[in-house]
Amino acid sequence: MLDLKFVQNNLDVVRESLEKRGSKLDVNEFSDLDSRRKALLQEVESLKAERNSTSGEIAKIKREGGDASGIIARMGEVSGKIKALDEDLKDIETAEREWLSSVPNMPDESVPFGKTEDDNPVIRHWGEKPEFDFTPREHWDLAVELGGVDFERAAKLTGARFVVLKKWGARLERALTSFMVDVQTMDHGYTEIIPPYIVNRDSLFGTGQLPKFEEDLFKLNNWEYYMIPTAEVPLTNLHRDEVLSEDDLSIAYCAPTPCFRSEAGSYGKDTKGLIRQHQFHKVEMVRFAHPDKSFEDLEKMTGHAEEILKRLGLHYRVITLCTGDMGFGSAKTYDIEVWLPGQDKYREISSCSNCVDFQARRANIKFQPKDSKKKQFVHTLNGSGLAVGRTFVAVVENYQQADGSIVIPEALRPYMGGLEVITAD
RNA sequence: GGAGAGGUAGCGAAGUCCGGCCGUAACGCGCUCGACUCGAAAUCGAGUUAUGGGAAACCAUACGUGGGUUCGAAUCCCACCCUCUCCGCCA
Repeated sequence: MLDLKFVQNNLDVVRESLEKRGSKLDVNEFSDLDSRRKALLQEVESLKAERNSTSGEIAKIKREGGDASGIIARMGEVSGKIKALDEDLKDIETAEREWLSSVPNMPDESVPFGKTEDDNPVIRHWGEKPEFDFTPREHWDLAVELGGVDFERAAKLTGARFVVLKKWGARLERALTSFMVDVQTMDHGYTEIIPPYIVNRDSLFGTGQLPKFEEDLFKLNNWEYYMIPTAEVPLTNLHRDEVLSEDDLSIAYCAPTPCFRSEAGSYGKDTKGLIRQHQFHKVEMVRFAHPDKSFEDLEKMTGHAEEILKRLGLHYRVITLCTGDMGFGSAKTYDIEVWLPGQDKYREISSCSNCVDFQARRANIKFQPKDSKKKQFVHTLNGSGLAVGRTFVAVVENYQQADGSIVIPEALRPYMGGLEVITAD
């Protein structure tokens, strides 16, 4: 959420930022609401001031045994007015809050302007595309043939966009998860967390999934609870309504969790394979940073995600999302895209964002600066480190051999019980 | 699921039965500043919620959340949420 006062005082800046993002929201709608709110507020507050002082007088008269019925009757009218005005005010405030909470974050100045994903500039590469003396196959062929992945039975158990992993496939998923968590916690200083996989509405509001993106979520029947679409939600909300100490910043958490997404609106996309599933595993990183350090932290965190790919020897590139392609709460986002030879494409495997104070304001996460009395909002960051299912795909497609086997990257072998090659047996 | 207790500032806690200078919220702890001291401890003094409106004086709001009763609600009524204790059930 943007700061109310900032919006009031910088309507043009907000208008421009919305245009850059390609949003259709109208700032005039907000400024009209806000001036009506202020007028009403002043009226109702002065009536309340009158009521407060008069009820003191009534108490005094009654204590002295006098007759207050005249004043009481008059105050009855005042109270009626207050009630009516309060209701009007509440309606306006609700409308205003709805408007504000549906406004996306403002892109940082360093974010390139653009309309779609085609406008995202590539800022760096690592490694090279592997060369094959045969035509590399897609993972949904190869992994199924090797018996590690079973889409058909998953469809029986649940439906489309689910998968059963078995044998080496189950082990590889678990190995990747452990490897990622170990690197992030032991080498990069993240604190390991296992959060709830089901959260309430307040949490989803705090990170920005609600109220706008409800249709992307799985909701529990008869409960106001939702399956998490990403561990960003529970991790960021760990400190909701808290005041952190300045010395503790940056706080860095890392959690391996399943993620659940309805994928509404992506019906035709990636229907085959592991790329787009309703349930997938992800190792998520979340940081709570000092406002002066958050962009530094973003670079660091992106590096932490890249490190996983480097150690696995997977070629990737990093892009900056342009203004039109950024997520709702982000001020700046880097996507890491891994090379998938079977599909002959780069695919997103991590997304690292600095949300600055946008989520902190929604979730009320502050810190107490040492040199001032005034509490300030922290900056929150989140990034995948990495999406496990897509890393699975990358390993399978990049390390495939002409004979249909898959060589396990060295960094992963300790997690695979020393196994070096996955074969059909 | 059953029974009971509770939710008030950074923390603890009084106030709730019996509605009215009790929310800049008693009292205690913590924290900040000052005095004393070579320095510290101890002691003494002062200060210490947030948000909103207003140029300012000042005003309004908030006692878990949401309703209701009343001229007036921390206090009375209703619903819900959360925490703790005991019992039951369960991986």
